[in-house]
Amino acid sequence: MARRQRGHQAVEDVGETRRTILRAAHELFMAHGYRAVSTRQIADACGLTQPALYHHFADKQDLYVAMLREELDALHAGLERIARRGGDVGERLRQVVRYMPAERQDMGQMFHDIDRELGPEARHELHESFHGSVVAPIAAIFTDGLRHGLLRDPRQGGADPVAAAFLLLSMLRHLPAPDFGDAGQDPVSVAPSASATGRVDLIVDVLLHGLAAPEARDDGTGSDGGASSG
Amino acid sequence: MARRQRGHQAVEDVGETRRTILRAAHELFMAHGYRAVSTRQIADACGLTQPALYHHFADKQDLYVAMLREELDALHAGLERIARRGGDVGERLRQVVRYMPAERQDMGQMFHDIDRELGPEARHELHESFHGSVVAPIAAIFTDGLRHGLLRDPRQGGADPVAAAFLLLSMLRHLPAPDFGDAGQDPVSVAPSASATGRVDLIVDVLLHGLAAPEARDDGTGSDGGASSG
DNA sequence: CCTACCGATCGGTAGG
DNA sequence: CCTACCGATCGGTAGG
Repeated sequence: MARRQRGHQAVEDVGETRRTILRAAHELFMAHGYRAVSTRQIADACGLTQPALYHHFADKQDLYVAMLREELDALHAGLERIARRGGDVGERLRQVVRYMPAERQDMGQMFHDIDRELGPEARHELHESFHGSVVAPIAAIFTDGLRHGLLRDPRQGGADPVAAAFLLLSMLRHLPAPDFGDAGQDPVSVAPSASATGRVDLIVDVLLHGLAAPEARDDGTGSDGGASSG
Repeated sequence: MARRQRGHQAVEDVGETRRTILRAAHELFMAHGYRAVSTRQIADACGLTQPALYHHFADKQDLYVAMLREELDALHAGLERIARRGGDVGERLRQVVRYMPAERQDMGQMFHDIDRELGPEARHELHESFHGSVVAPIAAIFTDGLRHGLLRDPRQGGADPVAAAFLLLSMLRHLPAPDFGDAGQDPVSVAPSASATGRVDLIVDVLLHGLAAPEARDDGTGSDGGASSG
């Protein structure tokens, strides 16, 4: 910061500029998607001209992949910390739900970009990275629960840990507002209140215990074949 | 079809062309998203030039909204039919899961386009239409289950019908392949086999009964406050 | 890291 | 429903 010495300035700032670009790219790409964000927008957000980006990254995709790589590494660290915590499985799952980026930086959009906007090599790398950094730590929590007999066995109607992790992740997706009723022309109303803590508890509670009433277990709600029909 | 009379030809074909355009728009927009599909691609798929589209629709957004309106109307009809069927709640939910477009025509992408690519009036209209056509019929099934005492009461830890419908819908989202392991560079591997019927049963079974073992109900899996910690 | 600029493609219009 | 064309914007390059 204070070190503004002539000879070292360039070599220091190059790393700092790179981080600035990555930060701006993270904010814009996660908020609006790969295609909707132009390289000029990213450059503007950094106080640079657009061609300057190409000194730090080969092209737009290279910048996107570098940004996502860092994001996935950060997620990996946080999720591993939670998974390794031990103890209450439900509480760890709630911490996962709280930890995952949900509000603005749309995970669904991230998958869209990975699968539809990038080349095959980048897609493959990010798939693998997503699995190792996000899916695996969450699956480890479910494996833990299975080992302690807290979860249903996969061979008896339960879900295997990886499938369970995918189910949890899919439940984090925000869908359009349930309750805009007659409020009129509010611009970006997406699940307005729905008290964040209530949402966390709801997701994990349904994932673990389901919506069915306990006494209705072998009833017409049918978890097997489905014999009774209207 | 056989009626190729001079005077009526134009007035007949105008409706047919419109339907052709809507069909091509549906396929392309749902597969690749609003922004990734150009008006020229749509015109090409119909054997038209791009400016010809503007005879049938005011602009690109108008075409997209018209297409989604028809899609939501079709979903409404199908879901209402299932919801009204009566009888086994689990079986009706499985039929919903089977009925909803899941594989290619990404629902998550649809929400992205509605929320981020369209103007506020179009967004508002489609939000309302989605709620009435998709959310409401599914919520009606849950209301039915509540009335018959098959589901937990919302005031006692259960989810209200609309929230339950949103949870079901979010679980339909496909996430990147769980199991590409060391298969290498397969291009679009998204949940390769995972036997479609197995996926349907898994989603509804978890939504109704959860992942927890029945005997572990009041155990450390914690559905309330979470007293026991590691 | 800048200025200047490229070819391609976009949504949309003019005019018939 | 076509040809011809518009201004804007895109990702990326040249050259310093």
